Amino acid sequence: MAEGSMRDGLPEGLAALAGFQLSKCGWWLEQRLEEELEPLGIRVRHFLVLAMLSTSETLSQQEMADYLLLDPTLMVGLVDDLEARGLCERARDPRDRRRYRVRITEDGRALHRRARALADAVGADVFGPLSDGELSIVVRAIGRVMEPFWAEQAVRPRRKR
Amino acid sequence: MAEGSMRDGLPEGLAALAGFQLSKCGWWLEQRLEEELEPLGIRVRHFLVLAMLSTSETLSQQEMADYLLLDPTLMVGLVDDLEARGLCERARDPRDRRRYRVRITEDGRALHRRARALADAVGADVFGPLSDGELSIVVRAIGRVMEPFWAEQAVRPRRKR
DNA sequence: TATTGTTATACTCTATAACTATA
DNA sequence: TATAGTTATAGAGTATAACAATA
Repeated sequence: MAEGSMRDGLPEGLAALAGFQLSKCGWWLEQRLEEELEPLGIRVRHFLVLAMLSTSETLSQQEMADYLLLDPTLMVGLVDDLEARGLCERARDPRDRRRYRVRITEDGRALHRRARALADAVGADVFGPLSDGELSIVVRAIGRVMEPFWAEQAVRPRRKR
Repeated sequence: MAEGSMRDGLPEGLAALAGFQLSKCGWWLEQRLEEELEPLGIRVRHFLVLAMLSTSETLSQQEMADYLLLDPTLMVGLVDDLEARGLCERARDPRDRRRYRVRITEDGRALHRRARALADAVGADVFGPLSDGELSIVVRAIGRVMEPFWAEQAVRPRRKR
């Protein structure tokens, strides 16, 4: 085995890039959750849809696609999946019959609670090295950092992904 | 226009998911940098390769693929791109002639400096809402959180991406 | 004329398999 | 027999374009 092939840390040039670390951290969280959700038969994006629906009376597919920064055409199959398992329901909006009013079902709420518990567990694991105080600062900081992003998304509805 | 279509914030169920916010934050940083680097004719991954090479004498393509969590086959084209522009050089490792010793050139260093300045500018912009103290805490916290991740990557060389 | 949702299709990106040359 | 690098190809994932229904 060639010497120097043992990985004992990132090259300084990479480790110093905060953006790189943060990007990979987000990716790691997502991958970990993806694995945890597999036994539930859903993917992270299904969970995110359920999370949205769990705190909204109803949402249109377009709205959900906007929030998740997903192409609206992907939303079709996503809601199809959930509806086929009885986790949400589509009903035409009587005030604008082009839209659906997508609503979560009781089964959907139950599955969302289980998925949320898994997401919390992943978070607790990944952020385990941090003290409560640090974690709280990080979470609030990220939330504040992202405010302009969400605001900008609102102004330009059709952005590249 | 239907009422309620103006986006004035994320649904509570999404906003409360720290992992979602952090994931999107990483994605945002990457996209922003991708746009900034376009005039330089490179993508984020080229920049990351240059960043690695800038603090290492030489690296093999395999090593770089491991660090970046990219499939080794993708590294071929990446190094091809950089070499074609004279930003790095390939030389066979005399101690193991299967490997390349990839080394950054002076032109490569110059381009890396420019790209690094753009990356710093994106970071300053995105993290602008944070105080210096908060930013410092966040950066160090993420670094600590990622330590086990990089360690795990070292133990299991061939992971799913 | 514009928008929601839908389908089919094209495109991009990544991983897989097979190969070479070295070890 | 295993590994670094390469190539070609298949597969997954995504966006694009065209359509129907409604506004």
